[in-house]
Parts: sequence; C-alpha cells; structure tokens
Amino acid sequence: MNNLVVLIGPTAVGKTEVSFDIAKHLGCPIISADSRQMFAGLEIGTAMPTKEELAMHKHYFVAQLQPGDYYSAARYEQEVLEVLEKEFPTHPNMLMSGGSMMYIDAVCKGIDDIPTVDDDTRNLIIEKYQSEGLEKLSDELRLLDPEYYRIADIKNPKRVMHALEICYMTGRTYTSFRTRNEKKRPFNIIKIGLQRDREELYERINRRVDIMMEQGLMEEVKRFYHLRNHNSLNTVGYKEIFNVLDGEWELPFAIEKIKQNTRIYSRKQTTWYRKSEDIAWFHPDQRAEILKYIDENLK
RNA sequence: GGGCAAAUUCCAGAGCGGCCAAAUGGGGCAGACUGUAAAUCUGCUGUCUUUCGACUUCGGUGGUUCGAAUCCAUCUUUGCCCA
Repeated sequence: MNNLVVLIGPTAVGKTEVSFDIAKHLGCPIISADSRQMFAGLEIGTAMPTKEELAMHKHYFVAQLQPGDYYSAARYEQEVLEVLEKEFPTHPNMLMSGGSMMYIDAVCKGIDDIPTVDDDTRNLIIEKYQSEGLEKLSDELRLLDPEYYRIADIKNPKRVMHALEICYMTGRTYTSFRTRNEKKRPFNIIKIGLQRDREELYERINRRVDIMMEQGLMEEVKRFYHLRNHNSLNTVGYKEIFNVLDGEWELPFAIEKIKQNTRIYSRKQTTWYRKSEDIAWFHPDQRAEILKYIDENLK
C-alpha cells in the first residue's frame, strides 16, 4: 500500500528541517502544505525553503503561484491527489509538510464539491455587503437557505457571503452541497505532529522575526506593496509592514506586532490540532524516534 | 520653598454619591472553522459558585452619608507650573 506521511506543527516549530530528514529517509519529494509559501516572491516573510534546499529536495506547491492568483483548499486537494497519483508508482511513500490545516484536512479527509464562485457573483455579493451590510445578507440567507442559516456563523461576513454566493450562482441551497462526508483515501496516512513548550516556541518565533528583518523583509514587503489588497499579502509579516509604509506605525512597533501575531497564529494552529486525535506528537529534536515511528506505521 | 493636577481591575483609559466588579480599547486565554484560511469570526478575562448569588477591590488612613471609585481631611507617590 502507498503511504502519505503528514508532518504538521505550529509555525516556527522546526518543520522544514525535520521534513528534509524524513524526505531523505523515505527518498521522496516534499508536498508543501503552506497556503502562503505557494506564492512566488514571499521568500523571507513566509520562511520559504531556500534555493539550495529546494535544489536538494524536490518540492511541490512552493512558489508556484503569483500573489494575485486565486487558490483554494479544494483546488489544493485536487492537485495534491494528482501529484500523489503521479508519484506513488516511483515513490510509494510520500511526505506532505506544512501548517495550513484546512489544506491538510482537504487532502486527508476531502472537501465537498462546491462550485467555484465566478467573479460576477463574487463582486455582486461584495457590493451588497458593502452597501447593505451584514445583517441584510444574513436575512437573505435565512430565506434562501434556512437550514444553513440555523448553524451558520452569522456574524462572520466571509461565511455568510460565501453561502449566499453559492445560492445565487447555482440556484440551489448551500446546504445541498455541504455533505461533509469524510472521503476514504486509497493510501495510508501517518500524521506526525511537532510541538515544543510554548515558551520555547515563542522564543523561536521572536528570534525568527528578527532574522527575517536582518534578511531584508522590509525590501521584500516593499516589492509587494502594490498588491497589498490581495489575500496572499494579507499575511503576518506583510500587513504590519504595510502600515509602516503607510506611515501609520513605527517600525519597532510593527516588528513587535509581527511577533505577537505570529504567536497568535501558532496558537490558532494548536487549537486546530486539538481536534485531531490521530496525530503522533514529537519534539523536533526526536529525529530518530520520528523516523522509527514512521517505519513502524508504513503499510 | 510655593501653586496646581493626578493616583481605577494585567496595561491604557472611562466613571465623579446608588443603575459599578466598574464603559471602551489593548493584551492574555479559550473556541469556531468546507473555498484566496498566516484569512475570517466568537466567547471569557477580581475571587468563590453549575445557576441564583456571595465576597474582596478603584494609592494609604480616617471621616461624612442609609449608601463612596465617586464628597471631606490627611499622608504617600507621580507629573506640571512659579520660585
């Protein structure tokens, strides 16, 4: 049987290094599961693997999109499955590594087949939201899809808008697409989680941000200033420095905010992990134990 | 040396006699999560209690009052101004 080893863990825990060890051990390429490292040019701010590392280990889904490109978890699911199908004949054991839990779940559990929203519908809903407000939209959702309305996160504009987009575009309820069935994969999944004490993690985060600044994060952010309204740049490390470029924040304050927001992000990732009981947890220094665990669980 | 102003819960900062465990923001903590997810959103944040509620707080002390974070006196500290 084929195996997919999934390496997860909060930002800055040290996934990249461990992923190289595992990839070497399994002799396979690495499938990145990082929603921001997919965008070309965001090298420093997303702590993308270096050119040398990329040359040494083949990576999928790193720097393959432009910051303005549309992407989604569903697309990721589909593309990863294609990669696996292509690679499994020669690499029966593959590695996926990253911190974007929604993407990882899309691959491991599947995601419903909901149509991609076209630009016209999207713009129409955005316009409605801006002119009429969230309450009007949720009122409308109550009429168009009462079942979803009952369970929806009604205060979250993104959720309400998306459900409405689907109703508008397809003429069907959003609920009718939401089966939420977990898909069975034709391969074995081994989840490895990396974790460190919070204090230790925070120190690494703080240090990594300082290093990013030394590496020239400021210059990198300046290059993307004109694309700031794109979601790919609505990212920790970029959005704070945009405020500096706007003259709203002092640089030292922005740096503290980057550290703080990265810490918050790491905690949100951890919250997501607590839902999964199928993760085997290790400290990143436990290289031998990790490899041993993988070997024991390959099928 | 003299004059003035201020001291509030982790921080900033409202409150200026009862509706105050005390607005709001920040921070912290917890959570949600099926389409740009490093995003977006939610809850909690004095102590005890499942709830009702009880108890201890607004620099210190002592007063006034049925009742004080809010008024008075005094002390301490801080800031500003005149010397």
